[in-house]
Order: sequence, then structure tokens, then C-alpha cells
Amino acid sequence: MSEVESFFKSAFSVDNVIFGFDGGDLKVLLIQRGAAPYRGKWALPGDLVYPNEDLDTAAERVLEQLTGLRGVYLEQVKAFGAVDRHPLGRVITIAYYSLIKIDDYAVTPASFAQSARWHDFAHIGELAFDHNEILETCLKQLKHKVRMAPVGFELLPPKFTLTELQQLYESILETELDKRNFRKKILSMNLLIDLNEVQEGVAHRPAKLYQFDRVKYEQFVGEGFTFDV
Amino acid sequence: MSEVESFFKSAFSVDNVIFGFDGGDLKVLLIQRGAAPYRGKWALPGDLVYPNEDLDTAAERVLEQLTGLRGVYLEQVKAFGAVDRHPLGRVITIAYYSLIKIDDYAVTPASFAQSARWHDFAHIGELAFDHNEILETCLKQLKHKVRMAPVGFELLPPKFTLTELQQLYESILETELDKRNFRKKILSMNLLIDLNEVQEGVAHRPAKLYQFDRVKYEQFVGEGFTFDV
DNA sequence: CATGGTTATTGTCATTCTAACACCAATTAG
DNA sequence: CTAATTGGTGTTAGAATGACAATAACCATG
Repeated sequence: MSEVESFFKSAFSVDNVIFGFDGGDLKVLLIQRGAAPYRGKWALPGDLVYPNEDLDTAAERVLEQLTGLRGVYLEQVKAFGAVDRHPLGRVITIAYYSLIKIDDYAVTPASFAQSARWHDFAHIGELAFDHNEILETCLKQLKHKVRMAPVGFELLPPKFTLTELQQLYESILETELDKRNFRKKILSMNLLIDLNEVQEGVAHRPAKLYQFDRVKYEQFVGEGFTFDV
Repeated sequence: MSEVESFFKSAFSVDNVIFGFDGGDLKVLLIQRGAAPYRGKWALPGDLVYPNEDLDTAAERVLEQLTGLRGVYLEQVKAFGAVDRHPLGRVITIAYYSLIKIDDYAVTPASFAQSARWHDFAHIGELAFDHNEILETCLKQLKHKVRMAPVGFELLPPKFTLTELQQLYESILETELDKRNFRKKILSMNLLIDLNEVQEGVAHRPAKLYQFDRVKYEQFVGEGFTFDV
């Protein structure tokens, strides 16, 4: 094999850390591998990138094949390319994370998965390949991002309460926040629409429902505003 | 060609945005390409990744071949993988940036370069491939990084003045800073060693020379400190 | 229907951080 | 010796932060 040919004896894949939030804990959607290597092991959903496919497109495809969702929040994080990270050959992978509303998720058969399941972020065991490392890197990235851009709303249903929003931040940042200060800060941004609706069927004082005002956010950004929690 | 083979009809490269600082402007080290495609055009230094080489190692190699430097600050930024980004085939590239002390730079012949030259960041024309986009992304990353970690010192000589440090920040952040407030903030971190030396041969009051105290920084980080400018 | 359990909602004050701002000091050039 | 240049320093007003607790609204239960 010539040297030039050997350069092309390699492949690249995308792996996608799909985050969800169920009101309590931060979740990650993992698959159980249906093929070697690591058959039967839990892993991040991912696939080889097609020769005529952009990286972002490949990540979107993996997400759609598994969840049926399109147009969700997706962000590239980092390339992982240790020589020995894949036992069958030289494969570098580009890690993405995406944020989905967990209620939108519908199980979809995907060629690369025996089965798929949400896992509590806090209780994830040993994964295939270097996927534990990828997961940690993506969470670190999300921790930064969620404080500097209004991406947290991607994980919540369209109508949500301030307590839900706070719990979301607390579970991503792995810290507790002061309730009054949190509300003060969020509301002072004027980015939430008060829907004049309340929760129903809860055994306590019902909370008001809000909606994120994306139009206003874009407008404020144009005026020099930067989101900051 | 089988489908599996076609997956392996691809290559990956690294491209390195090498930043330097000469006391006035932020600089980038560019090469003039010695081979097709884009022969003669200015481009980021980069090379294909060897089959048995880690990504980080490849980036270090490119840097060393061009500058003779080892062990300098190097950080991966993002993978660029548009299908048509390379005219000769499917090549995705992993972008890195590195920070070097411009005085340490010694011209070294590199196979991939006809010639290499520092360019003012502000006056860079059209580059080969998608390298303008890569450059912009790396600067954006550096702007964030320099505010949240003491990486700016990587661009300065071991002994520097506070004015030099401020000019460095101003040129990276593309903004002006207040002299008194800047000094107050930097000195209050207790991360600079006052060398009790002053500049020599300047036609004005000589400035005091300082040195960054990496040991203290590591210690403070261990105690929960976070650098923030 | 009265009580208890549970969560939602709201404001103040002390402290800290931020941002704006101007003058004297030390040196070299001529 | 004078001019020109850059180095070095402190205060203050306003804003942001962080700590903190009592009342309101709803459902469940007896």
C-alpha cells in the first residue's frame, strides 16, 4: 500500500450526546450496541459519516434516525482522535451534543442500536470506546453554554414554570441556587412571556406558566445584550 | 468500490492558527503554499494526520516543523468537515490554535511551505480553503479563553510590563481598557512576581518588569480560584 | 368544611464589584 | 534645562450580588 493510500485508510464518525430533562434529573439517551465491537455495551449514538455528507448533517441524521426529531439544538464539541480509540481501525469521531424536549422523543428503530434508553447522567457506568470521556467533555461544554446563552429552554416544554427552569439549571450546573435571586435575575431579563396560566392538578399552590420569547431575545442581542446566569 | 471502501476514501488533517504578539498587534503565522491546490496562496500551516498519529501529536508536529518549538500552548478548537472544503477529495480538518512567544520563533523549512510570515490579524486577505472561517473561529475561542484562564502570558516574553500585558488584552479583545482598573484587577490576583527590575533603554520613565507565577496560580486554582479578566 | 401539607411568590439590606475619572513621577532627546 | 513621553497611583458613585423568611394558593384528608 502506498503512503498516500494509507492516509486514506481511515474513517470518521460522529457521536451525539443527546441530553434530556424530565423535571428532576439530567438525562442522556444511550444505545445498546447491536454490532461488534462492544456488542451489547451501552454507547453514545453515532455512525460513520457518509462520503458525501457534511459533519453537521451526519450528526442530524444520527439524531433523526434515533428519535425522529429534526431541527433541534445541536452543537459540535470536539474531535476525538487517539490512534487506538477504535479497535477495528483508525476512526476519529466528532462529538456533538443536542438538547431535546424529552416528551418529544419517540423510539425509532435505528440500524446501529439494539435498544435505546434514557440514563440518569449521574448513574452512567462504563461505556463503549472512549464515550465516557466524550460525555464528560460535552457536559463541561453544556455547563458553560447554558450560562451564556438561553439554550436551557431547548430542554423544557414550551410552557414551563420558574421552578422547573431553576431545577434544570441546578441539575446541569450540579449546584443549588437561591430561589429568590434566581427568579429576580431571570425575570429582570424580560425574556419570559407570562402566559397568565397556571399549573393544573397539583396538590399545592399552582405555579404560573411562562414561555421563552425568542423574538425578544434576538432583538436584545442585536442591541448588545448578552444572556448571563 | 464497495461502500465500506468508500468510507475509507477520506483523510483528515490538522490546521494550526499560530498566534503571536509583538507589543502592538496580534499576529498570525501563515505559510505560502508550495503545492497544489492553492499553490502560492497564503494558508494556515497544516498537514495530513499520519495513520499512527494522535491528533494532538499531529498538531504539535506541524508547529515544530514550522517553528522548531515544542511544548507550547496548543488547544483544539473545532472540526471543519464540509464535503467540498478540499478540492481534491474528502478531507476534514481539525483546527487548533497555539500561542507562542514571537521572539522564540525561528524560521524552519517545512515541506508544506514555500515561505512563512507573520501577518497582522487585522490585515489578512483571502486564504486558501476555508481558512478564513477557521481563523475567525479560533479568534473567537481565544477571546473567551484569554478572559477565563491565564493563557495570555504564553504570548509574552518571560519578563513583561503591565502596559504590555494590557496591550495584549486590548489587541485580542479588540477593545480599549482603563489603565487603572486593569492594573488594579491584575495585581489584586497576586499572580505576578515583581522582579524589582525596570526596562532599559527606553526614552521615558521605565516600567517595572513582572513575571507570571504559575506555581501560585496552580495553588490558587486548587483552592477554588478562577482567573477572570 | 376545617386543618394540615406542600409549593409559589415576593422585597430588603448589607456587601461587593464595576466603571469613570486626572495628576504627578521618571526618564531620554535635543 | 526643557520638552516629550510613558509609568504609576486612589476615590467615589452606582450597580450587581447574595443572604435571608413570611404569606398565599391550592389539594388531600378527616
